[in-house]
Amino acid sequence: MLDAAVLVFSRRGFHHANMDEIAELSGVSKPMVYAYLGTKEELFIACLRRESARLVSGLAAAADPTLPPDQQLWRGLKGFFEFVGAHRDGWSVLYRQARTQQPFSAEISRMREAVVEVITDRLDGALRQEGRQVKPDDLTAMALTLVGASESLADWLADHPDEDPGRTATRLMNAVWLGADQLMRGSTWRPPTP
Amino acid sequence: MLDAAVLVFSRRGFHHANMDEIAELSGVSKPMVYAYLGTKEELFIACLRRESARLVSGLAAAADPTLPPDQQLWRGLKGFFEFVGAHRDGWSVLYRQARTQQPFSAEISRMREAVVEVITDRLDGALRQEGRQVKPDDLTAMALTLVGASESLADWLADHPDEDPGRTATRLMNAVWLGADQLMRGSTWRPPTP
DNA sequence: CTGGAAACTTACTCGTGCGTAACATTACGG
DNA sequence: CCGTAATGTTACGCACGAGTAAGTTTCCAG
Repeated sequence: MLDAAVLVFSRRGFHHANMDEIAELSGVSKPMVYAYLGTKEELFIACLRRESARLVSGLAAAADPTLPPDQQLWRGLKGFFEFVGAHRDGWSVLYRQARTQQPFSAEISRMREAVVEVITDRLDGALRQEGRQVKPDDLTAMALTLVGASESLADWLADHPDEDPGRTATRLMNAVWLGADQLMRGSTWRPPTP
Repeated sequence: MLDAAVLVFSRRGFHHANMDEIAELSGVSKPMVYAYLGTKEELFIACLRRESARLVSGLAAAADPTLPPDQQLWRGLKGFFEFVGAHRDGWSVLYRQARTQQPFSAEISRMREAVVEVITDRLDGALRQEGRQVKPDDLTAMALTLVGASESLADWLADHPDEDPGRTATRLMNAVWLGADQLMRGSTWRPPTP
């Protein structure tokens, strides 16, 4: 039933989705949807929570803070893109819809900020270990760069069923780890062969 | 009048914006808005076109293809963030709203794709000059990384009035040009002193 | 069988807001 | 002055879709 909702929301968007369609696709009638999941907003929030829980748990499992920085980054990216690849509809609902729509932006912002904060912390830790210290805003900007780039490639991945999530992760890893300068000189980052 | 529309759309979002409010803010009555700009959708498209024209012209002026790659990138980013800083409302309308909403996503996608294509071409050119050739998908991924990161930082910039656009551009330049590896080792990219 | 509770559906109400028809006001040429 | 055209405004029609009241079927206890 939530699956039906996610599907419809991702296809139509929150506003253009109507409850009748969700009900029909779930194979029940509208008042049942209201009985079980409540109003349209509550239903959407329910979808949101489920998808974001899936994503966050996937990420948490992937990036072990005891690993070296590049490994953390690699695993985090891989976990993320694998999630998106496996839940394309969920990704759509989570981001494309929710980030803009007024009643939910707060919810989604919180989640995004949590991710940014985790990345910021890891960056900070890695840099301290190198004996360096960076201003908070610089750290935030780096984390936002990473998150934004990931979202952008995630959208692309969601629209290209043939693209392999691991490959997408490698592409991004190349870009953010090595940087354009290194890339132009022919350097390449390769995933570890496990 | 378009200004009023952009303001309302950016504040409320397309769906929550109602024509009465736009009319009131423009200082005319609703039928006048219809007479001059047509339906709500047409009005939104009009806003979209104007904002995107501003942005694209700003970008085109900034990144001269005869410059060396890092200079192109630097100027492009600087131009972009200066645009966002100067037209926060416009940025909101252009991206936060339009990218998701069904009837406009096509329009905005086209524009975004145009930007991605320009970047792809420049990258390709720069790489060829180094005697290297890269698969189209890799080029696209690099361009998408850059665009996604820019959008992410643009959102941040739009929400932080104190942040200087040039500074934001420098932050991103550091991240994408040098890469995390170099950054962790203490390298820094600095803007040219004109 | 039958009473009635649980599970579900049909068919409605009602608010909202886009778009417009009908009415008012100003400008101006004769 | 007065007709009439340009430029507005007020007040409404109407569709759409969220949420619900009233009716219907299913299921089981006695």
